Amino acid sequence: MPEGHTVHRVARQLAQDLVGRRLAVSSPQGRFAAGAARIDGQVLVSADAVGKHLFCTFESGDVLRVHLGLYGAWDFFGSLTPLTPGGFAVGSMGAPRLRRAVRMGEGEQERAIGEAFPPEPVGQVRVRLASEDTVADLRGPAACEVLDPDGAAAVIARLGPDPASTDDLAAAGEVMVARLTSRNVAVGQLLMDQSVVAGIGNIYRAELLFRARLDPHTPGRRVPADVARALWDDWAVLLAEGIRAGAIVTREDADPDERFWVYHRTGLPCRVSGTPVVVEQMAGRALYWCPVCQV
DNA sequence: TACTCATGAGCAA
DNA sequence: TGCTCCTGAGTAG
Repeated sequence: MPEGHTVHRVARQLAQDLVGRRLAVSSPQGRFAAGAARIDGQVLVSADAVGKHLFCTFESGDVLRVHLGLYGAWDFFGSLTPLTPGGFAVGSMGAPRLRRAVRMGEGEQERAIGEAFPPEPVGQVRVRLASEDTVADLRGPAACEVLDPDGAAAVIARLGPDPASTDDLAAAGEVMVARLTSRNVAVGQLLMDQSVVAGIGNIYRAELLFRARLDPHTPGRRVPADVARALWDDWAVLLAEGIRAGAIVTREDADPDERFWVYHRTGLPCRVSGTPVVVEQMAGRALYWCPVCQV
């Protein structure tokens, strides 16, 4: 996915360009027609991310919850405010294969795709959020539903802490430390468990474990508390940087082609030890790690 | 045209 | 643990 940083980017883009507006909500694909009708014509009050979940709250109290899953992506059209001042706005956020190569150059505040606005939906658009001058199209989500406030709160209650959606970073970190160090499950699995810590996906998992030089198979219970705390601190740093940059960055100043320590580097020499990076299946997902550095 | 793959996660067995 | 769902791009044939 669309790991946590992507969802926070989406929330910020929506907050800047659609919150406070009365929106036309539709489902061009048709699969979300009933849900769209429920919130159509309402003012969007807020857009927030918790872990990999996006919550859009409307004036009635109804909450649109979106989870991108593996394939989901948002496309933005129209009047967009660049998320990074002086930078550029990315018109598309989410799964790489669904991401449309639409970028807005510096200083360009207006952009329409093609001649007409609003643009014709492209592909399977589950939901379209539209103001008079901005359109957000959602394609391929794993989840897209309207909840009442209690329903939204219940989803959030099941999630572990997210460093980008907490007021008390230290206290939230202690929650993660307690959950991670109390279980016998491999730390490589625990980092992907959204009830332990929210927002980490397969790339951040591999990179965090390498940066900590930690063997992914170490049971949570055998991870010292200070090591678990360091994982949390590093996650907070990487997530903030990911949100800022709009991409997963775990090696500062590295070439885009060389931006990861171990992710997707099977058989290539570890950047530190030179040992071939290995891949294995852990709980159904590909886990990349260096058997020499991570002990 | 068919098959494979991907930054995810819920569910049954 | 394995199956299923979400979508579309890349590749093999």
